[in-house]
Amino acid sequence: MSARKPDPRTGDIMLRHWREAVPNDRIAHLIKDSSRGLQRALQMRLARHNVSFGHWVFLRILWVRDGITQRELSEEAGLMEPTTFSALTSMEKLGYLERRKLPHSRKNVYVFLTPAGRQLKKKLVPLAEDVNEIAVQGIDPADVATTRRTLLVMIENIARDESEHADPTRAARMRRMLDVIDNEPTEDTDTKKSTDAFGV
Amino acid sequence: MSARKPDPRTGDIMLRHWREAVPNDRIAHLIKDSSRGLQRALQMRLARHNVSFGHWVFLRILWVRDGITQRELSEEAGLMEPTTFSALTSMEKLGYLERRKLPHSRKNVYVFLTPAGRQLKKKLVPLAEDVNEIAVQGIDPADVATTRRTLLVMIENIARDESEHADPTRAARMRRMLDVIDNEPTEDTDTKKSTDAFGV
DNA sequence: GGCGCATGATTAGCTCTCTAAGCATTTAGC
DNA sequence: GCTAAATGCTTAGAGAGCTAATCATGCGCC
Repeated sequence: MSARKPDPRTGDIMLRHWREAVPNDRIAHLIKDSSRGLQRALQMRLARHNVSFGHWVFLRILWVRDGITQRELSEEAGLMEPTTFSALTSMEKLGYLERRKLPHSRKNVYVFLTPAGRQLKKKLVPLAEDVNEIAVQGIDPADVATTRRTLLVMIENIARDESEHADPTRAARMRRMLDVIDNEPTEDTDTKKSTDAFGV
Repeated sequence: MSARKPDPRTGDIMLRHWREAVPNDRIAHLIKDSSRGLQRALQMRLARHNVSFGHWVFLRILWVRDGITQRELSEEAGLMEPTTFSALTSMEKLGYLERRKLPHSRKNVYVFLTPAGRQLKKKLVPLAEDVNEIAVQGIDPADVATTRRTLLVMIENIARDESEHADPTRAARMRRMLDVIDNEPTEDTDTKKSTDAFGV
């Protein structure tokens, strides 16, 4: 039900493209396509500085706080440990970070940015700002806010569904994503102001 | 700029979480996270029927129309040909489809669903409907519509950016995505009504 | 103080996606 | 009619993500 009700509210009936009329699906499509688009747009730009999109995710976290374990890094990134592991391995080879064992633990591996890794921030953050700016060009900020709110609820809904479907690992990760989103005050491409606030 | 304007419109100032106040970024985050969430939710369900998420994409297209070439299939899916190729290869092994050369061309390969592949529709489409329904639970349909509209413009913005950045291949794909979105009348999980309309 | 579970790092191997490059066929131009 | 370009399929190889399994260390409990 609920499909293509004529909706006599407004007079622009002809204008009301099916886009707006069709119900639930396609939103998943749109989300996927826009996600891929955004990722590619950033990727293109990062590539010119020899940074892959996968590395970007971890750099962002480390610029805020380094000296943390791989495990913590995984959690903040919302990625599984093997993914983190391989990304860090290649980033270490590129000289962006170092993995060190500290004296008080022979188990944990702590990740530190090198000066090179730290300096990337100045070059890379503006690229992400560009992409975000381009993406929302010409869109009413209120609509962007609505979109943000909607997506957040969708993530919550999906996380709840995952818990109910009894898959503790997945549900936990999903919940972690939400936590991170909630607790990230201003970590990356927010405003110039907040970027400065990190002590770039 | 445009960050955290107080916006005295409403009285719920305290309630206006930073979520709504922060500007451009994080939307990319949210989109990525929700995309992964939606994908995983569907994946979980498809897996129980031995169908991977990658196959779903092509099945959806073929349920509407089969007997098309790999090339056309790639375009409709918005994926590169090698991606299509490998997906089709494994789907053929699973017995969901057949690749046939027709007499009038020794170059083109035409893809046809087998009865098995066609029957999956009845089982799988409801799964996608479930996921979409769960995802938008409790959200004002108007907000979902706004989100859809916003994402569409974002995709357009990114596509335009890609053309400007002189990468014809990428930009072309992005534009194709939009075309497909525009021209897909009722291909999958729309309403029960439209599902029936495909002659399931 | 030692046994065993918990936790962090790693390895192996899978999927999905991409780019780049190859080969085969069809079409177009001279 | 024959060569050259365009088109379609395929192969090869990479990256980013995942799960499952393994190994080492740390910690709790008896």
